[in-house]
Amino acid sequence: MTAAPEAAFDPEAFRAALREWYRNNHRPLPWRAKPGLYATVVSEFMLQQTRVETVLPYFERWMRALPDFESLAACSDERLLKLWEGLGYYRRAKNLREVAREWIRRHEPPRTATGWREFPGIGPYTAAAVASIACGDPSACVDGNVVRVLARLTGWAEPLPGGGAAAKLFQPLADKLLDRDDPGTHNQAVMELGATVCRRQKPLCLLCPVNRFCRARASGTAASIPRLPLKKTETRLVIRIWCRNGNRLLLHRAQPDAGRLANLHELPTAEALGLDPRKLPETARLLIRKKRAITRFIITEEIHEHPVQIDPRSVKADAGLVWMNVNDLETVALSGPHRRWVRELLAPAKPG
DNA sequence: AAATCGGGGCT
DNA sequence: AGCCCAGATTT
Repeated sequence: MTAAPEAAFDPEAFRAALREWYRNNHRPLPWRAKPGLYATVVSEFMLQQTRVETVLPYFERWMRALPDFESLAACSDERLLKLWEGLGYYRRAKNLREVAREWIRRHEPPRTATGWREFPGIGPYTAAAVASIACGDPSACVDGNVVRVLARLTGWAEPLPGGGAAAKLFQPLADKLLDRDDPGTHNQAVMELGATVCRRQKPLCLLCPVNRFCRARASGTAASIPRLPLKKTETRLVIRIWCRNGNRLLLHRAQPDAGRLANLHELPTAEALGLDPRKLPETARLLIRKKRAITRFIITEEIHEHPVQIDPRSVKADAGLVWMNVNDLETVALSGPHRRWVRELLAPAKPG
């Protein structure tokens, strides 16, 4: 049993230095420009396990299309998914809409982290973030950035537990350091520090406004803290079929209750078409081979042209297989990689 | 505690 | 190829 991480410095001195640095150095992010409850909730959902740079264009487009809780609550499945297309973790979009509906349903929306915690898709981090930023609730949020910053500040050289255990470990310290006069700004400042200065690789300790409080900085161990549990990777090969009949393209749509990619379209796997992926006919020409990483899987996907013409009427829609008009492809949601590959395969060959 | 959910960017 | 990212939920 190891002692809990503790700060060997004056919390108010830390807060003041961090506050001043943030005031002068924070990035002008769109959800900070015109802060409000709705913008805060939307941005925090998009930012779950997703980088700021990735979220930026999605956020701006989303706010133009669905500017408030009311328009989001009334949004159709199709439009919802289309706006989220390529962002990943698609359950977030449905949860976000459910938050909007619940927010409207309630007579008095919550103003504390504990209250927000009851909404779907809102865990410990997002509850604290929304409540502190939009409602001024004094709750400290602990995300990956905060864990890294606090681990280095305290010189936490031991391996960290996985999952939410690391956040739980540092929650008491985060609570102690929180600026209760402006918790939203303080929370964003710690995360901003982690994202831009106290980075995972190549931390910029020389530029850090709180380096005088940092044990890792003092011992020169910042780059090797925190120690995170290793993740095992696994490689896979997936054979997919390019099946085009005139201006129709065969796609597979995941079931609405599917665990992943619910309602999203992808190119069908060989199995989905009743083909043995190891025994494709010689005439099944390999069109492209792509590699992608999904969580712990490294997946090689091969797209083969189907050897024979398939009668559109012979494929049942209830199996999730759908014939899409290639001119209507932009109206449906595909997974990010498949969106790109389909465009690539439909593009006319380059001249020369 | 571990697995799962997607994807992109960087080393 | 590995690692991480403004995590949450299920098993």
